[in-house]
Amino acid sequence: MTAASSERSAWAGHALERLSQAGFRSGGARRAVVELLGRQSCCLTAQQIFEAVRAEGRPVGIASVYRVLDLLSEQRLVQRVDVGGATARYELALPTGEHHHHVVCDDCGKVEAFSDERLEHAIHTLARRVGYRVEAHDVVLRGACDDCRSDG
Amino acid sequence: MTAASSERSAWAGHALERLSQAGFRSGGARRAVVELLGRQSCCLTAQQIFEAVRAEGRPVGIASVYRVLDLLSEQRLVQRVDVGGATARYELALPTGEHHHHVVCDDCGKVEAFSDERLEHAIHTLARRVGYRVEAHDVVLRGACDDCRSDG
DNA sequence: ATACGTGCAAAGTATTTGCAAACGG
DNA sequence: CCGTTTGCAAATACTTTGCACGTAT
Repeated sequence: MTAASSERSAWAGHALERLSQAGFRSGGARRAVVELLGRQSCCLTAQQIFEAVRAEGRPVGIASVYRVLDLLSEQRLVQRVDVGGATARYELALPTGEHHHHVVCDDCGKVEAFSDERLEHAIHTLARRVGYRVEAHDVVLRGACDDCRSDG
Repeated sequence: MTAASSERSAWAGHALERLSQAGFRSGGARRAVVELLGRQSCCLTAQQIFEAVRAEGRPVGIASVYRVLDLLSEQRLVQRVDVGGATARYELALPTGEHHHHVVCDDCGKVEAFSDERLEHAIHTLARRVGYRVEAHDVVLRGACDDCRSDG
């Protein structure tokens, strides 16, 4: 098991505990979504989460998925990611602050993750000179992936 | 007049000429949107463009605004920017490639621009090692702006 | 002339909200 | 118990599409 995947397995428990400490109860939908998220290594859409949870036999409503994602975002337990297009994606915010960014294929829509130390450093430095208290950042690269380049 | 604003004043003419060369005609709505865009220094939503053009007394339809923006995006004359939320924003793609990124206030929704040489350099370098032919990139910082920090 | 551009209204998506019933603590 | 959470359906927000008409070339 890699360090990153053990972080992720810990996440679901951590998240449920934090919610509970903050006074939120844990009904079936909320637990199911949190547990599903805890098994992911990259971002999912609300629809994908909805389908995955239903596929496990838990008949949640799409509205509950959105409500759980909202709550988790507010609590900074997940990060909302916009890679373009109308559909938002959501992924774990690990307690360590470890994170990655995304590269999107303009052609087939595939989304992959990458991370880069120099990029993080540049962002961290420049965040100090904009007049904001910067609490999060997103970087999205767009282009053609290997597969689509050889096809087209 | 700064170098950047003279780039922008040139943009509308450049864009109309390129469209015309590509075989597109220039009706009233298209010209009105292009001219409005040419006067901007940062991103606008489709709704803002619609209202601004109508405010000038040109009764365009919102659908035409979207169609023009689509066309301009395809021709890489504007860049679509997603700063989160459901609403897309659009801004000039200058022929020089000169560009900036955005910082968004999570509280009041205000969007401002910044640019950073070191960030561009880091992105340019790392773009070479992901398996994509990277053609564009976006960076969004999120946080609380000065005003909202003093209020709340 | 004739194909392209435009406005309006209707249709589509993604997401949010109202509400009554189920449920956790 | 009592207020939170949930699923459903209806509402909303943004964007796209169908169509008849206007217009640039």
